[in-house]
Amino acid sequence: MATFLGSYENKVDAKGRVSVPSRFRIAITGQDYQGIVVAPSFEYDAIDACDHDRIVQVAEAIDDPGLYSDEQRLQAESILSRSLELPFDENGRVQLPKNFLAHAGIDGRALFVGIGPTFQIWHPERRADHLSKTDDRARPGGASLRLLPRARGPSA
Amino acid sequence: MATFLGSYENKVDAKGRVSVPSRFRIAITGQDYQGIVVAPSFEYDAIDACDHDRIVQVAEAIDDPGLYSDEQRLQAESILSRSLELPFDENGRVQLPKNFLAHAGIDGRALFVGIGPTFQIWHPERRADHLSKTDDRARPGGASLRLLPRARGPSA
DNA sequence: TATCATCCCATGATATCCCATGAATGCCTA
DNA sequence: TAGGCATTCATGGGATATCATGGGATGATA
Repeated sequence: MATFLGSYENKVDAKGRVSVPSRFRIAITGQDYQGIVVAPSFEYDAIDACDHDRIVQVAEAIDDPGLYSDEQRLQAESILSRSLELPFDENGRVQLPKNFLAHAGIDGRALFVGIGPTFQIWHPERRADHLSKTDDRARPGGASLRLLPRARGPSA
Repeated sequence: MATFLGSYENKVDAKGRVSVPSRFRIAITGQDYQGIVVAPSFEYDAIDACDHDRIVQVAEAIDDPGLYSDEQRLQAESILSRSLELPFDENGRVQLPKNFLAHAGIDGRALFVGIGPTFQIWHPERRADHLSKTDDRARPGGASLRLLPRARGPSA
């Protein structure tokens, strides 16, 4: 699965087209579907996004009776019904639908924020506001690479 | 098998015709039967729908003794008996029968809701009402791409 | 004969494709 | 290491195809 790192600001033109940062596109090369999958975020005025492989997992899980509880299935359905495949054009751009742009308050500029297995698309100023509110929560515990918990340990 | 993502609202004309969203039609291209299969939903005031290949799978599974429990087989038979094949016209529309429209309370506008291997057709406002009731159940666990339940993980 | 489904065509809006350009980046060579 | 060359990127605009939708004509049905 792809890993998305860093933040990049690109322009949104009159047609709703944005270049997906090349670093993000490179993270997706080799996958069957050349494009991304987006969904309006529940928590924020932003757009959630990920690679296609990730959505396929959810779609397949819907048919697996034992895998999900009713609530988990509701969650999966909620994700699928709000998600949208956006293929790259030959220049590596995607077209963001109007209602998605409206949800995130994006107009003219879009900030791509990599958060590992997924990324988000923000209105740059809204992202800054959001950060100013959460910075003090991210910092004190020691948000340094040095102090990261050891992921995927055998203890799980 | 086809995968249906996203929600699209289209108009239903006086003849009961609706355009199936092009994204959904594209998901079906290449299949033998160019059209969809619909059935009134048990749970909701909505129309269940899927591609023809999927219905064929259900039909074949009925004959497979080991595949379904008695209860599952009864359900499969119920689905098949209420299902209806709707071919695309040359513009990608289908004609929804009046009793189906009545069951879903659809009049003038139809909301296509993709949920992976199948999709549903709703009266837009009824869908909104339904969501407002279930969102709080879908949300807490994190119905976001970022917090997807880890499907098919090796840890399971 | 009246109703209804199917077929055919028309149209405006929108998305997609294609090409062009300048900036930025990386690479190679002297 | 500095300069110059070649790519890649992000961005813009125009041409073309597709989509959603409406309406009319034809043919079947009861």
